[in-house]
Amino acid sequence: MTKHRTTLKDIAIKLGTSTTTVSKALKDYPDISLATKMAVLKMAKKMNYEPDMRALALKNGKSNIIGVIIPEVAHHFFSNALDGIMKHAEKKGYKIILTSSYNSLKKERKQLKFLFNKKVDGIIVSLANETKKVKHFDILKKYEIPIVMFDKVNESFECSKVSIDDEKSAYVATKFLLDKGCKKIAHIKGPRHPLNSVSRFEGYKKALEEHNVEINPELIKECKEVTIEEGYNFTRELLTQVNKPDGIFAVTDQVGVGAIQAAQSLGIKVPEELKIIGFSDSQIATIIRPNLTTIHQPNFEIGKTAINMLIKEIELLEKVETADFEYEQQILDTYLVEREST
Amino acid sequence: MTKHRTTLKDIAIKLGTSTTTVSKALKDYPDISLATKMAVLKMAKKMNYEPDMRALALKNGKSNIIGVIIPEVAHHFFSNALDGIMKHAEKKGYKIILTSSYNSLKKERKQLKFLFNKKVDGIIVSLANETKKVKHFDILKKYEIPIVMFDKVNESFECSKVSIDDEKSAYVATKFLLDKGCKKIAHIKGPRHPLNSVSRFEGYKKALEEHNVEINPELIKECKEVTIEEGYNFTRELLTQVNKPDGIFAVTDQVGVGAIQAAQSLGIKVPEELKIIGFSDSQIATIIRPNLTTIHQPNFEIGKTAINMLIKEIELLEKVETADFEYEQQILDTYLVEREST
DNA sequence: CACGAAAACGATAACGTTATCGTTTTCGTA
DNA sequence: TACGAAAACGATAACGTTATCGTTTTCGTG
Repeated sequence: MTKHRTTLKDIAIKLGTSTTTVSKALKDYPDISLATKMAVLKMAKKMNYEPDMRALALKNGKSNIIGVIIPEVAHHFFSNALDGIMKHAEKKGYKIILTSSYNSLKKERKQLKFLFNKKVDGIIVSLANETKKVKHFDILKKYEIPIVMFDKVNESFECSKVSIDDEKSAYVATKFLLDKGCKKIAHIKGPRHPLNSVSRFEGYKKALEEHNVEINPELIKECKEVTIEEGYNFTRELLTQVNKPDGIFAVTDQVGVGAIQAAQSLGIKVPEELKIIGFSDSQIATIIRPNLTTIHQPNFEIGKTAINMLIKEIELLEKVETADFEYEQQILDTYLVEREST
Repeated sequence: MTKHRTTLKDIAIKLGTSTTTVSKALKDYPDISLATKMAVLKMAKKMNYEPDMRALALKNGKSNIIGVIIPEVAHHFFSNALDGIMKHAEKKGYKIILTSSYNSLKKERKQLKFLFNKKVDGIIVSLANETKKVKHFDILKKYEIPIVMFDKVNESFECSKVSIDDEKSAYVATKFLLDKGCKKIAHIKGPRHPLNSVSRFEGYKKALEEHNVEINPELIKECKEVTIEEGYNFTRELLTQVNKPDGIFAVTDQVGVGAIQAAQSLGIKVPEELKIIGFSDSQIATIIRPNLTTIHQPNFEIGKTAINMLIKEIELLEKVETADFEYEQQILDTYLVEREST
């Protein structure tokens, strides 16, 4: 049994007054005499009074807590986005209940339900890779709970969203290799879900088409886990087949690093014989030799933007009667960082 | 205004019964007839009833929420430890309110107070680098709120703790360099706080003393931020002075990677002319060439152990009257991973 | 001194839930 | 048919807080 914590009632009893008076005194209501106000304040301090936020949440219908669902915690992108979310939530007086879907749809549903029951003020989510249909989010609409999706978003669900333009960024990356003179550009793509890797694939194809380069299925590999190891293995496959690529666009830096290592293992020179470009601009891109050229993605900013949009929506909803809210869709800029691998 | 969510009362009114009956029916109490039980269940489903956890928390005095305070979110070690915390909290039905001290004592105090007011069931904390005195944690003892410290712990505060043996690990690392034949081993250490870097420094000194190697202040550098850049700069300093080291024990892998890059920039061969060992075994250690030998630290396990200890304490406290609790102090094992840099 | 306004304070209800105990209903048995 | 036990249900209070409104006290003014 945890020890009893001072309540308004305790103070009231000690002072021979009522809880109402104590509450008012602490909240600086005008109808409390200076004398009692002082007495209450003094006693509250003496007894270490701290308001019980559970009771407040129940009474006010607001908890100042935001639920977050991300696919993975120990992941470069998400921990940076989370950093952005937290720093800016903090600034506006909100806290975070962090949950993870571990990329499972079932878990995502469970976490969502929990956050709903917990009556958080709003929810930020980046969808699990498994998630295709999002009707489990409909309940949020029904009860007008603000939600913002970031990075792994769903196209059809109506809510505010923050992401980057994967297709355009991939287009830029591929075009960059073309401009550098690559003729046979391979793409090591991500799985068919989430949308991001599909969009990157689209960008890749678009760039090739625009330059009248035929898309060769032999030069396209599809990862399951998007790891260094997969990047390594697929690149070795690519480099040992008859139709060798002279450029590789990797769906992530992890895969890109694997690609560089594979090339090196076969004695193929990067960038002379093979140019490689990654995606994300994570720390490993700057550590591998040759350094990996990549697309810089504003991780922290994505989180920051998401939380700011959410809080804006929450606080608007508090004022307005019926929510006739215009959903925002922000696409943050990426840019190419040229390094040694190209 | 968010829309009204179904409560027990709503169901009761619809069914022409009382909230008590509805509550009992949902909780499978024995004194409810099958007929009403079915009716209630059906109506609850139809009306999408979900229990309000705020009310439950207030009533039961338990929220099933655990507060976490870490110095940084976007950090390899902490995001992995957090992963361990979350996965195992999940298993036992707890959720996490995540806060960050951003390594500031003031923020740490603020977060602690918030979590206290929020009446979380327990707290897991890794101290801010700034934190020396920990009397702000006394309030937790006073109200018997379980707390577990991990990684950056305080020696004198009485509570359960999880960490590694920094001194011993550093000793192993240094001894390894000695055994490899290094005569002049430099140490690029961390700041005087937290304790960890001090302990690593102690281990370094102990190993040297045991091998009758004099400790040379010229070979000791102190980081402020513990970054690749600092590692790089200090190593260049070390390698351009008259008394050059033939081995470097870096306080972290970041610093170790910087050291390797610095050696390469000066044309000094690693490991032939200079052996380098890091600490933590983060991903970058496997990407830098030559790969960085390092001390493996069980990040995920540390988080897992901390949460398990905390939950154990929480649930013990629920049963027992007075808490006569024996604090646990777990020291998790590290091991040396030999790679190319030595 | 009495009246009334202003100041100070408190009882109540409500947020949603459930434990406790009391009340009503049902039904088997004498 | 009546008694009483068992089954079924409900009123109340409580967790801690505060908005609302009602009550008491104070005090100035005529």
